[in-house]
Amino acid sequence: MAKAKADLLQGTLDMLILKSLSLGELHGYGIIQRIRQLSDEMLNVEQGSLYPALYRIEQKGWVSARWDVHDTGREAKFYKLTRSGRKQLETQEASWDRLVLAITKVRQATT
Amino acid sequence: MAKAKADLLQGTLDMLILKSLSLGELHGYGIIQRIRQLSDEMLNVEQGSLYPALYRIEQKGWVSARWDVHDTGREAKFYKLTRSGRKQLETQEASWDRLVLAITKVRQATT
DNA sequence: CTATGATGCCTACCGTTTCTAGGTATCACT
DNA sequence: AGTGATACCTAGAAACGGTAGGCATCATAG
Repeated sequence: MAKAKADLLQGTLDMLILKSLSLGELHGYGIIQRIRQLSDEMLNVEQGSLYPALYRIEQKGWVSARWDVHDTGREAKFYKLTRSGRKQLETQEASWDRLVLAITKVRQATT
Repeated sequence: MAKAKADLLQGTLDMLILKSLSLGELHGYGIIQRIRQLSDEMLNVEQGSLYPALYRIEQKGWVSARWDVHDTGREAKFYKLTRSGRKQLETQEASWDRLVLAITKVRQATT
């Protein structure tokens, strides 16, 4: 039993990644940890989901990447939100809110 | 411009269909209308999404189907929630709530 | 009376996304 | 020396929703 980690719904990962990066530059592995941490262990992003997503997001110009060495002396690829990415985050958050609202309405329906 | 109809997130359609049917038996076309109506026109389910979804859902035993004639004299295929479908609806609603909560937590994070 | 739009069903195919499962390398600790 | 965490990546599968088509009936507008 245990393990209540839910799968993501398709379309939510980008928003989560962008949100993570809005708190400051971060490398891939760190994004996974940050999302897990911020969600109180409820969300667990798989590496196989993250890295392709980061690639897509970078292609779209929402983040920029840069190799660097961090405190621990290890190399990692740091991602940073671009201006366009910040806008995209807002857009995606607005869509999310809309969807949650719409679904809430449907669910509130009674006979 | 106009058209603020949002695309669904993958994984939400089943819940919406099951919820619609929890309000009473209904045929496919009617499900689309009910969802649109309940959501204040925010959600628009395409026929090409609905019918395959209904088929899947029926295969899983969550709904049962029956051809019938309704008031207007037209034939239509009426779907009805099964006991298993009602349980599934609860499960999916719980997952949805969990996900919304988790994402809310992530979004509340501040620097 | 004919054309159009709404109602009602269906299928084939496409694109996107996430996951599983694998691979590589470094580092700390046992 | 081995294990687990950190850190990156890819290939392939599976699932799902949308687009775009097709078909038939009915009411209504022109």
